[in-house]
Amino acid sequence: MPRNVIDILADCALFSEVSEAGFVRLATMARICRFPKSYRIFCEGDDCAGVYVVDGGLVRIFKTGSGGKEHVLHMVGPGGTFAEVAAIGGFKYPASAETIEPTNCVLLPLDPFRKALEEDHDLCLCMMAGMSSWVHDLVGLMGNVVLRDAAGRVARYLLEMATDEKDTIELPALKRHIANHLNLTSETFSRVLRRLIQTGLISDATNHRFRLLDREKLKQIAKGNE
Amino acid sequence: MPRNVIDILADCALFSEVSEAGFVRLATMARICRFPKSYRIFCEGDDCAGVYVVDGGLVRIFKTGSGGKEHVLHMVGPGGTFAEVAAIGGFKYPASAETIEPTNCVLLPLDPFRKALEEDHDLCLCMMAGMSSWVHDLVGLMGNVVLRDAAGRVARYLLEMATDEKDTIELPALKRHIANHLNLTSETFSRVLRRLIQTGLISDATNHRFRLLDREKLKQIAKGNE
DNA sequence: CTTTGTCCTTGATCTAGATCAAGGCGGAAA
DNA sequence: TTTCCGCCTTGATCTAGATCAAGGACAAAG
Repeated sequence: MPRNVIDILADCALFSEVSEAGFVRLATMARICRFPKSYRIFCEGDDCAGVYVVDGGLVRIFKTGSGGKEHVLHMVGPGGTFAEVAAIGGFKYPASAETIEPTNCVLLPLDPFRKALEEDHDLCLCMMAGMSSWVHDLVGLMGNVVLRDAAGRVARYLLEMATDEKDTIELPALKRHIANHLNLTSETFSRVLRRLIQTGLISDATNHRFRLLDREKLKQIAKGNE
Repeated sequence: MPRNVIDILADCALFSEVSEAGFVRLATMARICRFPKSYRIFCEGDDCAGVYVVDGGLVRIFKTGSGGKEHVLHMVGPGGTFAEVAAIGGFKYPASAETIEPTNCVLLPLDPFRKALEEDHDLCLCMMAGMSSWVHDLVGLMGNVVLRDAAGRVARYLLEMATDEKDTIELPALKRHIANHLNLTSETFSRVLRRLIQTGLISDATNHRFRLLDREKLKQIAKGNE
C-alpha cells in the first residue's frame, strides 16, 4: 500500500525539526519511486539525482573495488535517508546503492532541494545535524574495522543493535551483508557467532534473532580482551 | 611569529565563502592557542571545546583502540580545521587530536560558534560543504582500507598526493604515521615503497620526497592489478 | 511428495601482512 | 670528532582471517 508523500516525510527523523513552510516545500518537490528487490538505484560515480527518503524496504550503500569486491557502508531502512551528502556537497556519488528488499522511496530532486537549502535556514540546520551523525557513524565504523579483531567487531555490532531493554535483537539483513559491513566474510561471522553461543554470551533464537545473555562480557570482547 | 587571527581565518578554505559580517563575528570570538610538539589537544570522549583552525604546524586526528593501537583518520595542516563535526553535531569528540609538530591554532569556542551557526545562514552553508567533504574523504578512506591490498593503498595515496603537474610529492609526516593512516605497519609500508622503486614506478629523492615515474602503472596497482 | 535455489554452517588449507628481531642511517648534542 | 637517539629498512617467522570445498536447513515451486 503506497503511502502519502507527506506521511513518509513526516516519519523521517532528519526532517522532524523543519519548519512548517519548509516541510510543505519538501513535500511539493517530492516524487515517489518504487524499486524491486536487488535493484541498483545508482552507481558510484553517477551524477547525484537528489536525496532519497526510505519508506518501506531496505537499501544497502556500498563501495565497489576491483575483482567485484564490495563493502557495505550503511544499510538504510524506513525513515532513513541516503545520498544527502552528495546532494549537499555537489559531487558525484561516492558509493553505490542497491535495494535488498523491494523498496519504496521518496526522491527530493537535486535542484529544488539545493535551492531550498540555500533559502531555508532550518532545513540547513537539520541537514547539518544529519551529516554530522553520518560522520560520527563512519568514524565509528572505521575504528571498528581497523582497531578490533573479528570477535570485537561482532560484539560491538551486537551491543549497538540492542538499544532497548529487551536484550533481544533482530539482524536487519542477511548475515552475509552484515558480515561484509564489518569487513568479515560470512564464514568468519558464522564462526564468531557460534563461539559466542557456545561460551554462553548470546543465545540463538529463530529467524535471525538473538538474545544477549552477558552484556558485560560482550563489552569486554568489544574493547579487546587482550 | 604569531599571526593575526584575521589572517589565519582568511587563509582557511572552509570560511572563504562566509559573508563579511559573519567573518568579523568569527574573528571576534576566536582565541589563539599554541601547542608544543606531541601535545594532546583533546581525547576521544571529551566534551567539545569548539572548532580549531590550524595556522602553522600539523595535527593528527586518530582513534585509539585497546592495547594502545591507534588509527590516524586525518592529518590537518595549515588552513585546515578539525573538531567541526563534534561542534556541529553537539556530541563528544569521536576521536583524539595530537600535534605532530609545534602547532598554532585558532579556537572558535563552542557556544558562540553554535550561536553563530544558528543565526548565520552563509556560515551554515560553508560548514555543510566542509562536512560533506569530510564524509567524502572518510568514505574514500574506508574504501581504500577495506577494498585494496597494501600496494593498492600506497599507490592510491601517492597518486592522491601528487596534485600538481610536477609529479614530485613530499610526504607530509613521518612514514610511520602515513603507514598507520593506510592501516599498514611501517615495515609493510617500507617494503611496498621499495618494491615500487625497484620496479621503476617511483624514484626516491632525499628527505621524504618521491617522484612518480609511471602514473599509469600506479593507477593500475591502485585499481587492483589482477 | 520431490526438486530447486538461496542462505548458512563447518572443516581444511592458504596467505597477506603483522610481529619479532637486528642493524643502518643521519642529525643533534657534547 | 664521537655518542646518542629517533626513524627507517630488512629479514625471518607467525597468525588471523580469507579462501576453497562440502554439505545442511529451509522455503518456494512444481
